[in-house]
Amino acid sequence: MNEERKTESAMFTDLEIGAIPSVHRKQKLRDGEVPEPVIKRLPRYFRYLRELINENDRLRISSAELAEGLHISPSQVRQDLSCIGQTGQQGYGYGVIQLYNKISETLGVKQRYTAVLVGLFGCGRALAETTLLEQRGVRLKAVFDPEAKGDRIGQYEVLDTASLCEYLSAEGADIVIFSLKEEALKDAASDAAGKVRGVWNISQTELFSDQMGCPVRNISICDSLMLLTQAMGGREK
Amino acid sequence: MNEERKTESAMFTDLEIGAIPSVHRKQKLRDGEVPEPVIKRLPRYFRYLRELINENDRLRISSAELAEGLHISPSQVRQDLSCIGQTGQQGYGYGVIQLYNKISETLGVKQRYTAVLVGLFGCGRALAETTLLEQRGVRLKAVFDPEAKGDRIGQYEVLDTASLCEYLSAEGADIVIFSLKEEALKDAASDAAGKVRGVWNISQTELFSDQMGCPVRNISICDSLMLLTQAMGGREK
DNA sequence: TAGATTGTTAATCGATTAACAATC
DNA sequence: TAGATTGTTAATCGATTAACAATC
Repeated sequence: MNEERKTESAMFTDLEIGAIPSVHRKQKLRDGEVPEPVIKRLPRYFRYLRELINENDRLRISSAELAEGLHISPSQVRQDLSCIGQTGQQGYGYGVIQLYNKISETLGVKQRYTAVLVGLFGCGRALAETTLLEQRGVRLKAVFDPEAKGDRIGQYEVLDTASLCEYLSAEGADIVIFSLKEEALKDAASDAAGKVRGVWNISQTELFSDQMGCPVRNISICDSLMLLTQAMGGREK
Repeated sequence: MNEERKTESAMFTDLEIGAIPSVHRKQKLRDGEVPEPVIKRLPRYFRYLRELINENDRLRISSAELAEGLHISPSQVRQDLSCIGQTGQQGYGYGVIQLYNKISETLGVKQRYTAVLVGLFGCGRALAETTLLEQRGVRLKAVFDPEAKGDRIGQYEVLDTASLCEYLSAEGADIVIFSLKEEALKDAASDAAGKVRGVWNISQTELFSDQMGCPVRNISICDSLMLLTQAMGGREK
């Protein structure tokens, strides 16, 4: 147990002598990188603060209060915020607006992106019919679906998925959003690979960034439902 | 602010000599309990195996192969499966069907539940219009919305959210699903508290089980989109 | 049998918490 | 000033990985 865990600043000249021991060992965090568990909590902070701003006009908030709202510990709040470079003020807390801005910026919410939606399956249609995407800075340019070709959804005429590849080459988009059935996903994914900067996949089959050549996030909302029924745990009542 | 927030079960056996050092320290796992990180991976195994079954008629699968499909390590696969009590066979692997069944059972997917949907906001409407819920064993009994009262959605006539409390008292349901705007959520949540066995909340504001008196799972699909834009990280292109 | 692959223990790593000095 | 609350270090805890004996 000879603890060699260098602190960030310890030396970022570290020439990484003793090679990577295994493919499965997670890459050590580079300097300034924020650990995944922290990142994953940021949207919760974001939503909590946004509400706070909408409802009150609170100027400041303490780690204890944030912690209570998010059901995590005050220590964790302070660690998280210090990770993303936010500083509070002793004896005072954090400035609400300032914190909200910092988190928004870290999440890339302040920027604007263009996207195409591929597939109306499950929650896909909701993305074309509501303003959910707009609210997050994402502007939908086109909608594709293998079965609804030619239909009209809101302001969009649904295009044939077969033309996705050509469309992306010609028009481009920052993000491709997939909401397809399993059978259709694989082909569409390879059509989009290398042509976008990010993939958001709300289909039930996962994609990976090695396959797409860019960051990928999968979300399957039914997973959450299964976790609920798991927690409800069979018997009782 | 003297933090007295005892966890629900905080003492029903508290023989545990050296008492709980802090409210924030996680409860030690009881025997046979499956750690949260393992549980959270189960839906991914579930979906992967389901596909495997639909596409091929593979009889067996090794931890190495599962690991490759899920982008995790073979060790982790073996640990996970051993956690939920699944056993493979040395030199052979795991029986695909048997494993699928075990995971389905652990997740409570084999059981049937009744539910009411409260709110058509965001993806809520999709839950009433598609078979997503049916596919997970959840039968929708009624739909409520504060704004669409009286409308017809699929087979449902939309009821007034104001009648939710009464409905649940009279008719009951295993699960309440919330997809409401922030302003409407708090009231509806307190109307449902104590009247259901589980809460699935796809609204953007979180609920907690101490508040609802039963297991709660929150999911906000836009969180996933924010994690994508975070990973896309600003510049480039 | 020989080869494959699990199950499980121990080692490692990383995340969370506690604690307290710093300081607003 | 006195009180509040952060920032940060060290301790603790838990999750992941490596490794290998067991065994099909």
